[in-house]
Amino acid sequence: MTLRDRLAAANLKATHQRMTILAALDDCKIHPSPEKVYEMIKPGNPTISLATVYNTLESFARAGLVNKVASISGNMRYDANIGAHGHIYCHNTDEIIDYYDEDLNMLIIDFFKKKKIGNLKIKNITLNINGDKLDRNKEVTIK
Amino acid sequence: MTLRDRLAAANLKATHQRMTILAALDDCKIHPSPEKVYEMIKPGNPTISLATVYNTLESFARAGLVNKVASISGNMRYDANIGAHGHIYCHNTDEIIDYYDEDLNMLIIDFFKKKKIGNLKIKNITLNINGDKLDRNKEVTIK
DNA sequence: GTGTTTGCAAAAGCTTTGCAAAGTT
DNA sequence: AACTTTGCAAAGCTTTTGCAAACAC
Repeated sequence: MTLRDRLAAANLKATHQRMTILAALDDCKIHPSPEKVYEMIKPGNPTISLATVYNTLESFARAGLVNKVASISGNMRYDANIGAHGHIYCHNTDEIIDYYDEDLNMLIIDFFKKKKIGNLKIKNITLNINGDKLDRNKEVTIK
Repeated sequence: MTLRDRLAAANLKATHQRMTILAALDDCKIHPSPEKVYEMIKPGNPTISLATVYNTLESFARAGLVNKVASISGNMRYDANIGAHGHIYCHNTDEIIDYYDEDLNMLIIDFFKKKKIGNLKIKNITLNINGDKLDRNKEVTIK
């Protein structure tokens, strides 16, 4: 599905800024802040405004095109991956890393087939792992 | 364990402000923001400063006495419950509700006995359920 | 008494808003 | 042509900071 089509499906007009921002988010695996997205696209779009990045990300989130992720570091982060997955928060490096495990996903789905939550329209369920990187220069490994 | 002892154990001097703030958090199940804590204790402590509430909550979180919880609504929230538990975020009411289920807890503990995460010192693992309340005037029910 | 903590006010982030100009369909 | 979106600057939040006075041990 093209950027254009995804915007159309979300009822958003296909402006150059929106396509640039959505493409940047698709490419960016680090759950960037609006400021970070701005830095990423500024070189190729020198006239873009930071406020537009903020507003655009917010409208994407409202439309369900991306997920807004709250972070302990005090700014919002955006995630182009809208499938079911969890996050690893490294507090000492301010990184947010995707965590997906098929078995865990099944476990959670099965669990909530039995336990029902009433009076709530569930958007998503995510497992959050909070911690500190031991060696800041190395990756977090999942095995 | 008394408020005094908990502060001592965290290496924090037992000031009147700290005991008031810790007691308020203990009593408050709604994961209050610093502003909200300030409103709660202000009547009985008219000279307390909002900055002190911010700084105190932050030092409690650093000491592991409470948990800092990031929220989509743009402010931080604090949680006196430091045991393993999850959260239900109602985006339309800005409520954060505790979610604890014995079975789910076991499931998650067992799961992470098998799947290891390397180069990360895990602080806690929480399951977050994001959604909107259907009837804003009624409680979310868990069964 | 020594060192830490508080209150105040000011400053520093992060995010939203108002409005004219530009863009989209 | 009608309506929406953008850029800019200003305003509005939340949170942190500097420093003298007050407090804890």
